[in-house]
Amino acid sequence: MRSPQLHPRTFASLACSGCKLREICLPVGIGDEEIEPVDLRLVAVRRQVRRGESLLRTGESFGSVFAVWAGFFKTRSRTAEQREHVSGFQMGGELMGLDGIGSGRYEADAVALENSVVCEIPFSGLELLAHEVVPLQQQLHRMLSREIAHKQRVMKLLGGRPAEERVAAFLLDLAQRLAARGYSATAMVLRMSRREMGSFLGLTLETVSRTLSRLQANGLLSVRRRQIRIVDAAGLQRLLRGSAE
Amino acid sequence: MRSPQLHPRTFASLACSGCKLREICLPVGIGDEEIEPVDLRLVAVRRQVRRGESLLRTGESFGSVFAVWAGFFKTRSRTAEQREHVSGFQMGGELMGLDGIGSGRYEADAVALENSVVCEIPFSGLELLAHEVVPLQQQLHRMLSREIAHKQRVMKLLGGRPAEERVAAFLLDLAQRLAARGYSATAMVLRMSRREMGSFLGLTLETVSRTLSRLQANGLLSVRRRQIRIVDAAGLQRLLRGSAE
DNA sequence: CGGAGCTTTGAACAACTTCAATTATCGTGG
DNA sequence: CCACGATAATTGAAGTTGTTCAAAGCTCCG
Repeated sequence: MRSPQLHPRTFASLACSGCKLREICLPVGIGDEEIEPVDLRLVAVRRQVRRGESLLRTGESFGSVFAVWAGFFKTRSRTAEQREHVSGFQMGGELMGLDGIGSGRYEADAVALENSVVCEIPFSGLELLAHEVVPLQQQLHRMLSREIAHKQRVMKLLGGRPAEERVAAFLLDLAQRLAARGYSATAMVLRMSRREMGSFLGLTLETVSRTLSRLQANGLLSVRRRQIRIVDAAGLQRLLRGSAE
Repeated sequence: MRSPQLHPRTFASLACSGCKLREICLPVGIGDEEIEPVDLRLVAVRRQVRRGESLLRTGESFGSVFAVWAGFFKTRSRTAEQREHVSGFQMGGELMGLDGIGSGRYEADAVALENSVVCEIPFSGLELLAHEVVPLQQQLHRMLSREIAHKQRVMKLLGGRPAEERVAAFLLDLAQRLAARGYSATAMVLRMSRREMGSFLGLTLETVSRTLSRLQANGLLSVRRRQIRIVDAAGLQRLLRGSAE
């Protein structure tokens, strides 16, 4: 991989420098003068994952983290009774597998919710590269930290907020992440089922469905199966800012 | 800080090399031959925090992470209605403030639940040092990752496990962390109130109290206010492994 | 000894779950 | 192209778990 000319297609397709996600994913903050080693060594392979397929499996030995390049994933584990628990949803530029660094084993499955493409980033290589390219090290730390902060916010939500707030917060979070990637901040097509959404939010699928219906009845959303339109974003936000005001 | 001889007490007291937590905290994996720069540059100051005092405040500009050297902390934020939500409890060798790296602001308060001592680790210095001392970089990544994995497990707990399981899991987790630090794995004195425990677990203080009473009645625990003794660890574990078996 | 705060326990209530039935959607094959 | 079957979503009714409100007991500390 030293000479791109010898592997033109591979190089071109794996290069972070020209990637549409360069300002969202791991290369954030890396200038053009430092991007070359990243282009050459960060991504080992880019891989297709078809809808329904598992990219990662709980308990497997940790080796790489994966960046979503296109598509949409859920990460999930199983409860003692073999019921699924969804721990997160990932879209373009987000990393999967970070939970495996500490224990040496992945702590969740990563399942594609639509046909997707991921960039495989061998972690030992990433650490080496981060060692040489300081902005890469910093962005890695930021991404790890944001994952912690995000899960912390979700914990707060799960710890005793009513269903309506959970669903509202979830949709606003999703909309914001989509907007950061150039999609509409108001119209979206959910990639997950009501059950998956409920599992993530600590609710049953019936409660999710009822809650969406109620939010629609109140004029905050327009819901048509998985097609969601945010009609009154400020109103949703107000739900979170505390109905007690 | 270049010449330890000039600041003998400071140097001795701040040195990671002789710290009882060396095998739990950030210096895990650093050999004696590499520990010197860490001794000299990792910890800026060691600081007392009295019971009830805040070390970190939500929204403050991020600069340092803090390792608990002695004592016990809670991290918390406030809901829209100004109610407290506890996002975690930290003991010796655990880091606080990691949630601030990504956003540049701390995302939670850190409040001492007993008189405590922390090591302040300026983060830009840590990144520089991690750049030079590879095992430090690796341990930082492991600690960030474990924080993610831990919160992921808590999310799973909050997402629809009954109160009994939440409390059992909480006590087992606490016991295990205490045991790793040389304390008894069966007898402990809780540092947090029922309300704080409940806030963390997404339960009211009354439910926590009732649940502890029930676990005691079932012969799994002995509860005397904040003095908890784990009577039947295997039985508690069995609660988590699914009553559906 | 007194009082504040924490914990325990009881009883009524509410939110969400569970169980159940109906409807809508999508993919597939006749 | 339409019908069929499977899957997902919606909606209703009953049931549970945990919450809320309330009161009383216990500890610790001044």
